[in-house]
Amino acid sequence: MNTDNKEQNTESEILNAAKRIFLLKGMDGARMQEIADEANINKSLLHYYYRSKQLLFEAVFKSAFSMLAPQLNAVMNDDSPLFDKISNFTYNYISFVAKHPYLPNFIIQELNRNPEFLNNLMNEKHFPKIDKFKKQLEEQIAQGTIRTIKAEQLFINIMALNMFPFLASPLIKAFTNTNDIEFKQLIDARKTEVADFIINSIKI
Amino acid sequence: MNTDNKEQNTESEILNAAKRIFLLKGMDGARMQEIADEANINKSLLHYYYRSKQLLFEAVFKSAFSMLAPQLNAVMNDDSPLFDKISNFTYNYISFVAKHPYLPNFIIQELNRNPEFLNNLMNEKHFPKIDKFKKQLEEQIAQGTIRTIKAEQLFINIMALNMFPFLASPLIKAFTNTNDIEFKQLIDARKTEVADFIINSIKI
DNA sequence: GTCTATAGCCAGATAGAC
DNA sequence: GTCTATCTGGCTATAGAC
Repeated sequence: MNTDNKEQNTESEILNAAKRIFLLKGMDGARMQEIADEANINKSLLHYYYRSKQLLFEAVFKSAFSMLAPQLNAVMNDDSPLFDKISNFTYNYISFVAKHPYLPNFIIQELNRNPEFLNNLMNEKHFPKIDKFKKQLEEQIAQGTIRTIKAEQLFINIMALNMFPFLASPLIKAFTNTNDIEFKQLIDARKTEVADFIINSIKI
Repeated sequence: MNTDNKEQNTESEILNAAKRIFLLKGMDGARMQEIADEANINKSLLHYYYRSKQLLFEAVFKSAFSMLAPQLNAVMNDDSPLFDKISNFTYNYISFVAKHPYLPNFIIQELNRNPEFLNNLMNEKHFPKIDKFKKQLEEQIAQGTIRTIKAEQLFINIMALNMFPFLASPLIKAFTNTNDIEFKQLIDARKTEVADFIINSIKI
């Protein structure tokens, strides 16, 4: 139906526009007028579809988080060998985030202001949990194929090495004295180098 | 003089209060009234001393950055052997940030919204530059004491492993299923483990 | 469903008394 | 230097016509 399509179009137009603005400026920095302009519609339509700025923001946050969570879940829960897992995750994650550079920063920023957001999400099925990864790691340590390291620490290190460059890009560019193109090349090289760095560190 | 002391007291009271609020809520989220309350003074005094919210914020940012920069400068510019440098930096940095947990996130967040802030700071003498670190690293690689790695990548890795846990603590706590006390213990262990992780990876 | 107009509030900034 | 009172603009949200 025409009406149904129009509804869906406008509603998802709004969500997409809101994503672009909220990811760029955050909850506090974003303006409803800006989102309306971005979606080429009237400001009052935002309230018609989403009632309030807060609810629109929550829809955006949930959508953004559901893009990121499966990526992280890949480290935790799949059955490939440890080193393959690290290599694949690194390659896939950096490729993914290079296309959505504001995503990790947005998630982390808004979680710092509002950690309770996680309460709703933690019970969902795609929410990453460390147990399986921990078991796999402990088995390999027992077999003597890798050094002793706590699963939590290794997981933090994997996340850190992959996510940090996107969080701190202005700082990194300034300190390493690289322009946008050189920085992009650094990131690109990390698709394989990060995994090498990690594996070198834990293999015996 | 009495008057001078009072001036200095009020002015630095304001700056300290502003730091606490801005670090917690960021430029967009902070309210001048909140800062005035935090400093136990009247709102109009903020304008008397700092003219505008923007100028007060810039004073806070500059002060915060000047606390962090010397820490990072330690990796880049001093004369100790590479492995010592990495160990010392890791220990010192994590100890330092554990006392100022909002500092790195504040800097990174506001730089993402406003990368031009770095333009003013880059010419100051304490601003970290990579050249010396790069030279040291290349010498060691030529001598065959460490693996081949670009200085930029190693520097990013050192920053990432040290800073990330403070940036993403809500996410890490949720994924690794740790409470505040357990998380503090993880961080504490990293004062030495992070350096081991890095050195293991690059030593031959 | 979509628009215009406006209510109502809150924040940053200033005027002016003391 | 410090206060109270107030201006002014901008923002979220709603009322109501079409």
